[in-house]
Amino acid sequence: MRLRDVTRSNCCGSPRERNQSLDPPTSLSLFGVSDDVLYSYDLKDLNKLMYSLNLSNDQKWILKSRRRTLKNRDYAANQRHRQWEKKGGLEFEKDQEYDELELLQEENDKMLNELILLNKKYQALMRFATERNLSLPPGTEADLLSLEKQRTVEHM
Amino acid sequence: MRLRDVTRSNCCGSPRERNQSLDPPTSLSLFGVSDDVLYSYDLKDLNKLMYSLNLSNDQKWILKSRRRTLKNRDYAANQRHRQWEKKGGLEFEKDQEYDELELLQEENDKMLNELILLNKKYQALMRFATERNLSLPPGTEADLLSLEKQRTVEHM
DNA sequence: GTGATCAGTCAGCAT
DNA sequence: ATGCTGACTGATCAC
Repeated sequence: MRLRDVTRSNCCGSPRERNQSLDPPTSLSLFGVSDDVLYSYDLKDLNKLMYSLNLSNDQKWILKSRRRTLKNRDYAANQRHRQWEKKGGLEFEKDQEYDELELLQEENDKMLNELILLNKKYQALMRFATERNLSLPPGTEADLLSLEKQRTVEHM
Repeated sequence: MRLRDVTRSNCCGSPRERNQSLDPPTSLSLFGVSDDVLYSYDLKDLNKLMYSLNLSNDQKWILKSRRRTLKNRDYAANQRHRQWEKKGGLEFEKDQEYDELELLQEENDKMLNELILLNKKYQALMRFATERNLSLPPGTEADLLSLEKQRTVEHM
């Protein structure tokens, strides 16, 4: 038989009065076993308890169902909480990455400016030297600056 | 009176056979009004229809509830879909920003290397010039390189 | 059996 | 009345 929440079997009769503060479903005590016990007891202990209470199989089955429902309630709550957390986490990381991105972009711009400036000065020196036909030290060839030149052309 | 899904009133009796493909709840026809009509008809038209069918107030009330339930079913589906989309969107944006970040970092490293190289060459020229007591053109002072120096010290 | 997840249902709020 | 959302439930899957 299928059970649609035994504890709320308000069918074929007047609806069970729900708590005014609806959301936390009323805690019950079925056949002398409270929800709290039902939820928290170890399965073995619960079985012992039910045995000691001389419950019928149907009653036991109902309690088991109720136990399952209580657990499910918590699972659902946990899941909702995790989803909420995850969402927040994602948004947080996104913001963080955005900040990082801005910082890096700033640094990038600064470096580009320095590069441009330095290149200018370097070019000035080179021009100065070549105009006077000065022999230059090794490693100071002008054609090593292709990359910078490209960028400076773009940005100036 | 509260109604816990009239259309599933399988209480006090054997459970209603559910479709094998359980999820889409069986479409019903109550008092000669199909779910489809119930869901899609304009309220005015629905009222007309119910009037023309000579339904009792209770029957009307049941149909109204069923209509509400059908709508709610869709609302929930929509909401879940939107949440799913939103989640995907967030993750997508995060990945995108991550890629951007990597690209920028790469560019950053490249520029730093260029700066270091250029600075080296520049310093070589300056040394060369000062060693020979050459007069330099304006704008080529060595002390303008503080920033680069700091970095190059860190990185070399 | 237990935990997680999905779709459906309802209460309650907002429009 | 309608749309939306949080909480709860049962079904179902994975372990």
